[in-house]
Amino acid sequence: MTILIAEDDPLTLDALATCIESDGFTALRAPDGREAINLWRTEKPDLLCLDIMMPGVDGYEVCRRVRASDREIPILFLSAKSQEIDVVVGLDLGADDFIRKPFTRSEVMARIRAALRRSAAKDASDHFRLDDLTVRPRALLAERDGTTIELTPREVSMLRLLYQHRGEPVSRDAFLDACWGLDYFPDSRTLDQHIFLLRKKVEANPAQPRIILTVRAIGYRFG
Amino acid sequence: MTILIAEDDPLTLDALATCIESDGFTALRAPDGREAINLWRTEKPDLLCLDIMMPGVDGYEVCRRVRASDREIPILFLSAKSQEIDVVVGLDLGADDFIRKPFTRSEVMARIRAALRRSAAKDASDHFRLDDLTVRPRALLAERDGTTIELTPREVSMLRLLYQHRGEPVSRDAFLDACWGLDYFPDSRTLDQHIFLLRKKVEANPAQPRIILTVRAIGYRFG
DNA sequence: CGATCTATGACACTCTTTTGACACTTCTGC
DNA sequence: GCAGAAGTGTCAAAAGAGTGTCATAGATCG
Repeated sequence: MTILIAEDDPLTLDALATCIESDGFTALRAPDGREAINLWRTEKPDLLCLDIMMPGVDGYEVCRRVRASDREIPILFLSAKSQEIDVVVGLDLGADDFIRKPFTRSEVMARIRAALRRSAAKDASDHFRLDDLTVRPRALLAERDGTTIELTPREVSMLRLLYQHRGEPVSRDAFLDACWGLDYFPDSRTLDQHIFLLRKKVEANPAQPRIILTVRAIGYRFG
Repeated sequence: MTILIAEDDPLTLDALATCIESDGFTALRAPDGREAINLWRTEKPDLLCLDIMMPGVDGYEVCRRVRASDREIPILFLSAKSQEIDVVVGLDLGADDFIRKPFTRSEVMARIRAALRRSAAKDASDHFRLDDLTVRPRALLAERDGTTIELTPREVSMLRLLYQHRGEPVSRDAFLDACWGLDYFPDSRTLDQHIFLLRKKVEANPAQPRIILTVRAIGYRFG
């Protein structure tokens, strides 16, 4: 389990990291918001602890950007005792919990564990549903009334992305970023082709998609 | 995030810009009101800091002109300690906050962050209503009693413009500037055609529009 | 290798946007 | 009031952008 901590005060950052590591987790240290986003992209941590007030990109902004492509990862906010946490804004951004400074070691660890437990409970189901299709990421399989469909890792990640953003469109860029990588820029119909093949696999009627809907000029959408 | 600063005193301008840049934002420097308006048009900053007393076009005037086509962008006013800020006038013009000189670095940044946060929170609502029509810009959809209507990006930006200026007419030029671009000059019935098609889509009864009302010799209006 | 997965270019197709023609309405000066 | 001007609504068709589909070639991994 890897936990990312973003905190501009080096002393607090180190204290938190030590605390987390001594409990058997891996700690990623980010001295500012920009670095937090970089580390999140490259290291894929399991949980984020964000200080709200940071120079440059602040905690809210980090949260916003992360949530743009990952709705599941637990995010905790830290705040100095003097500043009131804007819980409304935080919750709006999809925060999972708030920790006020000064905090005790046990309090922090308790909240981190709680958040991980909640997220594990979500993941533990180990499958998600898109319309009448059940996707089992671990097994690289999908099922529809008894019939099983084999999927490739990339196809699973495309379906997962659609599921995580159900109800809103996922841009073509978001697909490429999330399923191919940030440094990949195909110069042809790669994404369309994958959508095409995926539809043939998972749609009951590929000509009238119910799972992968096209949003012209944007990308694709489920639900 | 880009922040425009308009300030006629070069020392203060530079101090502010440095301060903002060292916090990770991009600063645009405008030595007077005219330049501020130009930069706002070309660079589309996320927030404006306007000195009130400036030679030529003053801060109030800049605010007035910007608000004529953008009601959302956060605008902060700066003022010298000797001059009393006319808060009433400022608020009337749609100012978001006032900062009195001399100001500390942390005060300025705190107020800027607060304003940005508020504006982000507004955007996060992610939908707006025009009469009985609910528009969801991100999804490129509108809804009226259960029926969903698909929209193009341009149609969404036209509806958004009408919403932002609800209660007052939006000139044809403002439409072209906001939805097409400042350098676009169609030589035909482009705008009318788009209005025509948009009415067919979003009006319950296109022959008697309730959302897109014509204001002859000016443009169109909602509410 | 050999099977599977992925990438690419060509082409067809659909939807959006622009344009010109014309009808209709409202305004203006007489 | 009336004629002409200016402004807007409507339609059809062309131009442009964005996607879907297919055939095929390359990459990857056991």
